[in-house]
Order: sequence, then structure tokens, then C-alpha cells
Amino acid sequence: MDAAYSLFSQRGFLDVNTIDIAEEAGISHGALFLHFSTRDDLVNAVISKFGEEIAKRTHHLSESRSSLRGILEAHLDCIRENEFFYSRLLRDIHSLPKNAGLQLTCILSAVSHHIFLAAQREIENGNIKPVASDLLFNTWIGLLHHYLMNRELFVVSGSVVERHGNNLIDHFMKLVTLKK
Amino acid sequence: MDAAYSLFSQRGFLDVNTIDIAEEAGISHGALFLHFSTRDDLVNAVISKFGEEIAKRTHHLSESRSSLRGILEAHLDCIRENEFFYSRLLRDIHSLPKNAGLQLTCILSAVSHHIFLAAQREIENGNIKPVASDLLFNTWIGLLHHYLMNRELFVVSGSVVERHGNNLIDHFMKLVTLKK
Amino acid sequence: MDAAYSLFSQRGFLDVNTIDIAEEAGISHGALFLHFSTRDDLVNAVISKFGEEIAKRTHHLSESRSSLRGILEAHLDCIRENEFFYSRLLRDIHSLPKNAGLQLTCILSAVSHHIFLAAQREIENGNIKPVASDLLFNTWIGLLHHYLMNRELFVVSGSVVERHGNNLIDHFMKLVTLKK
Amino acid sequence: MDAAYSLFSQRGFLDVNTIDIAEEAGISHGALFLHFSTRDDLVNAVISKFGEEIAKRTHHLSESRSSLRGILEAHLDCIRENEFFYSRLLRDIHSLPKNAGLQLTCILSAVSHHIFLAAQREIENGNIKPVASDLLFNTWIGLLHHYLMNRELFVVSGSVVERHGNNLIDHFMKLVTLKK
DNA sequence: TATGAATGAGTATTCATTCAT
DNA sequence: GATGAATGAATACTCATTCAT
Repeated sequence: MDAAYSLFSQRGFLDVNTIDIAEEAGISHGALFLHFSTRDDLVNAVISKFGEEIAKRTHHLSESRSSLRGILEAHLDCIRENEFFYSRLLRDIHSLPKNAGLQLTCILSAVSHHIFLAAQREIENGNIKPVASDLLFNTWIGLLHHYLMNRELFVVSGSVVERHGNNLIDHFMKLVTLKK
Repeated sequence: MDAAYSLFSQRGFLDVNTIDIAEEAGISHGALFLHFSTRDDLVNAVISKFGEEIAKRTHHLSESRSSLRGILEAHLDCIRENEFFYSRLLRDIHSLPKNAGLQLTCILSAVSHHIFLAAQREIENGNIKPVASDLLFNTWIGLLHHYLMNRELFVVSGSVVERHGNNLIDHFMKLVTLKK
Repeated sequence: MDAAYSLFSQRGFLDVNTIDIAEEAGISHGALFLHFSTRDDLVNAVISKFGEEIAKRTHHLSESRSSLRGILEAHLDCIRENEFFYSRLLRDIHSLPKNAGLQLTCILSAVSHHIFLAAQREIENGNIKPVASDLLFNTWIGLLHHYLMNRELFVVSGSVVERHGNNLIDHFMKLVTLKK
Repeated sequence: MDAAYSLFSQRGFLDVNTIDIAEEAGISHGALFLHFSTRDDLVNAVISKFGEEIAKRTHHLSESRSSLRGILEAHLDCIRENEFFYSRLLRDIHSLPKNAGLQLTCILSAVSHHIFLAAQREIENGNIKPVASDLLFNTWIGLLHHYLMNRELFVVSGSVVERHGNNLIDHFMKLVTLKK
């Protein structure tokens, strides 16, 4: 799974075949199918593992923050470690087995939950505009994913989160903040 | 090209092979390659044609509008007719020949140009917040593309633009508008 | 036929398709098959025409010469004008329709006939060694064809006959001449 | 490789496709490409193996002979076992991957080396005419290859070397020998 | 449990030949 | 007669999956 994770991160899900994965893992081609009965099974397993890690981190990091800005910072922190894998996942998600889509939805649900709560609090406190929670969430996700999926538009190489993360949060907060 | 356009719209670019396209077009498999010397050529041709149409419509529709809201409405009007094709293009763009990416960039450039101009005017008039133009544009594109690419999250079937277009514009305008 | 002759001379018989020939001839692809019902027919026609020209030249040129050296000089003169086509023919002869082989045999028969006569005369006169006529002929043909078929071993570009013809004749005559 | 060698020997390199080779080898079509990544790879491998065998035999057989006649006899002995394959190679060499031409050049170089040495000795001893070594070599190769490539002119079926080898050597020696 | 050779269905592409206009 | 779009069989190559050892 580590081998697959690494190759998927580098080359995407579509351009990596089972032979390459087996080779990277240092096992025989046939042995791969003893652990995962189909390629899709392997893909699902890798994505699920990734999903669980993200979920755990999301839960852990969000706990200590209550402001919307804090939640967004936590969100970026969650992504940071798996940024390349996550970007590949976003790009290829619609060509992957159904389960992959569910996993992604799950991950996003968790994030949305925290954003919803924080947003509601801030709205009640009169800090941010009273906008529909789902639109607020989708604006953030759309913006962030746009940067992640089209990374070559925004960085020559390296991390998009590192390079643009704070700008994105600042910008987003500026949009939603209620000027007094 | 119509056959390919139709199949690509329905099933995406990756799941449609040249046999299916030929069959849909009512010609033999071999005949396909008299018109387009490779599959990539065909893909490029279909996307280029789409790009030109969009460009023409964008130019035409944006002309008569000057407000930011007007431009966004025009943008949605441009997409409306090719919404399914456009959504598939967004999903698969990173697996398509290089030219496809250039076409998409071109299309977005034209849109961004109009949004930039309108936004600048509105900022000068004190109607909207003074935010960086590129972030403003990417926020809109990110939001819209998020809805288009993940359409099954937002509509059971049918048009996302039809169902959510106005909401998206209202929401976006609400975010950027300067409350007085 | 001129178009085909030209293309065959340049690129060989195997790498030229009927579309290229039609294009070179300035007619439509379909029209080609009004004149020649199959590609093989065309190939045969081109080779036959070439064969007739060579035969005529061979006959004409050999007439005035009686010495073996004179005949060999005449032989090279015959080839000179069609050297590239002839070389391609030698290379590809075994992949061409049966008739092509017969034509080539015909051409060689004519040459062999003149060489036989001259050789016999010279043997009777005690000028050259009394060797079997067919071996004498095949030695000359083998040597000449070896140079023509493998031209890149012997010239950078241009005519092999021009560059090496006289040497080949001198060498061959040296071999067969009876030292006194 | 044995299957390919056999089919190439019988039908030439151009008329044998990968399906036929796989079938002859008793494996599936796809399996062929596990062993050789392209058809050209297979062709190269078969020719290279043949080249090595010939080289080894050439070296071995030439060692014990010092006379020009001995070398020519050794040369024919080398070819004898692979006569059909070698003849096909000569016929098709100009349509084969570049490597094949290099292999053939290699094989001929080795032969030419031995012939050069023997010829020089015999010239010094006054046994044969003082002719240019390369022309001497090319005369022999041209003659021999002419018989091998056009085998149907010289034998109904079976081995050309067997049927005509000694005659060719006798004839060639007669040509080059210095009558005293 | 592991191996790795083999499978076999699939895919893009080529090209001589046909035929309605 | 001429056109040129269409045919359709052929060909090299890919890859997830299987299975005898």
C-alpha cells in the first residue's frame, strides 16, 4: 500500500499499472493479487487508509480551534502532509471505483461539519455574513480544490498549500467577514 | 465530430473508444481515421470546436453587460448549452492531450478578462470589496467548477446551471458586495 | 506510372502506398484503380516498362561492341539511367509479385546472352580463361548487384556506377584475363 | 526465438506476423510481448543470436585453415547450418531494423578479415593474382550471396551450399589463381 | 505463501480496394 | 471517366487477472 500510495502520488491513479506497483513494493506481480483481489480493491484500500488518516487528523486538529479561521488553518494542516496524493485523488476521482468517491465525500463531510459549526457561531456573534452554510463550505472547497487540482497554474513545483495557503484563508475570510 | 461530442458528453473522454465513436457516427472504424489521423487529433478537434463556440458566445454575451453580476450571468449563459460536455472536460482535462489544457486555459482567460474589467469598475465605484482580481476570479471559477464537476452531489439529473446558477451568482455577489 | 517509378526509386517498393502514388500523379486515389485494377498490376506495369527500356538499350548498346569489356561497359551504360530504380528492384524483388521476378530474369537473360557470346569469342581467341559461362556471368552479376544493393557501403550518396563502375570492370577483366 | 527462427527461415521476415510466431511457439499472442517488448526486439534478438553463432563458428573454423581455399571452405561450413535463415536475412535485410544491418556487417567483417589475411599471404607467395583485397572479398561475397538470395534459380529445393558450394570455390580459385 | 509466465480480450492504426455520385 | 469517402480485415501492442509450480 505504501508503494501504491507513493506511485499514485507521483503519477496519478490512471498511469500506474499493477506491475509497477508490485515492483515498487518489492514483491512479485502475482503476489499483489493475494493481498488485493483486484486492482480496484487495492485502490480502495489505499484511499480508505488515506481517508482514515485524514479523518483522524481532522478530528484532532479541529478540536482545539473554534474560530472559522482556525478551522480553515486546521484543514490546510490536515492536507499538507498528503497534499500530492490528495491532489491526484481530486483529479482522478471520477475515473476511480465508486468507493473512492464515497471516501472523498466522507472526508469532506467531516470538514464541512466543523466549518458549519464554526460558521454558525461566527454568524451568531455577528462576525461573518449570514450566508447559507453549504454555499459557504462549497466556496471554500471549490477555491481550495481549484488550486490543488490545477497546481501547475499556481506553483512551478512544490506545495500549493505552503505557497498559497495563507493567502487563500485571508482572502476567504475577507469575503465572509462582516465589516463593521 | 458530433458523434464524438455526444459520446464524450455522456460518458466522458476516457471511457469512449474509437469503435464506439465510429459506430455512433454510422461509419466504419477505419473511416474514422480518414478524418482524424489519431484519436488525440479527434479529441483536440472536438475540444477546439467547443472552445471556439464558447469564445464566440463569451465575447458576444459579455459585450452588452457591464456589471459584475451581468458578466457572471453571461458566463453561465455561455456554459448552459454545452454544460455536460464542459463538465466532462473539467473532469478529464488532466488525462487529455496537452492541447486540451491550452484550450481550457484560453476559454478561462477570456472569461477572466471580462470579470477583471467588471470587478475593477465595481471596486472603483465602491460597490464591491477591494479584493485581488485573480482571487476573485478563482473563487468564482472554483465554486462553479466544483458544482459542475461534482454534479451528482447537487442534482439528481439535469442541468446544474439551471438548478443552481442563480443561487451561485447571488451567493457570490453577496460575498463580494460591500455593505454600506 | 511515372509517379510510381519516381516514388519507387526514392523510397523502395514496400514503403510507398497507393495514396502517395495517386497524389504524386495528381489524380484521385480511386482513379488509380481505373488504370490498374490492383496495386500489383501497377507494380508489374512499371517494372515491365522498365524492363522493356532496359532490353531495348541492352540490345542497342551491345550491338556495336564485341569485346567482353565492351559488353560490360554497355551493361553499365544500360543501368546508369535507371540506377536507383534498378537498385530498389534488386532489394525488394523477393517481396514483389511473381511477374517482377520474371521480368528481372528476362533482363538478366539478355545481358547474359551478350556476355556469353563475347566470353566465348574471347576464350576461343585465348584472351580470357576458359571458365564456365554461367559462372562467369554470375560472378559479374553478383559483384555488380552487391555494389548496387548495398550502395551505402560504397558511396555516401549519388551513383555507384559512376563512382565504381570502371573499377569493377577493370577488376573483373583482371580476374578473367589470361596472363601470357 | 526458435519458433521465430524457424518461421523466418521458411517464409522470410516480412510475411511472418506476431500471431503466427506466438502460435508456432505454442503461447498466446500477448505472452510474446512479455519476452520481447516489440516485434523489432524479437527480430533483433533472433538475428543477434544467429550472428553470435556464426561469429563463433567463423572464428573456430578459420583458425585451423591458412590457405585461401581453406578459408572459403570454412566460410561455407559456417553458413551451411543456417543457410535458409541466412538467405532470408540477405533478402530482407534492407527492410529490417537498423540493428540487423549492423549484425550482418559484423558477420561479414569477420569473414573479410580472414579472407584478407589469407589472400595477402597467397599473393606474397605468388599463388594468386595481386588484386585489391576489398574487390577480392566483394567478388566472393557477391557471387555467394547471389546464389543464396536467388536460390530458386540454382536449386529446385534443398541446399545451395551443398549443391554448388564446391563449384563456387573452384571457380573463384580459378579466377584468382596465378597460372604459372 | 509466493512466483512469474501465460492469458485473452481490448485498442488504435494502416491500407488496398470498392462504389455511389 | 473521375472522385474521394467508406470499407473491413489485418496488425502490433497493453494489462488486469489467473494458475501451475
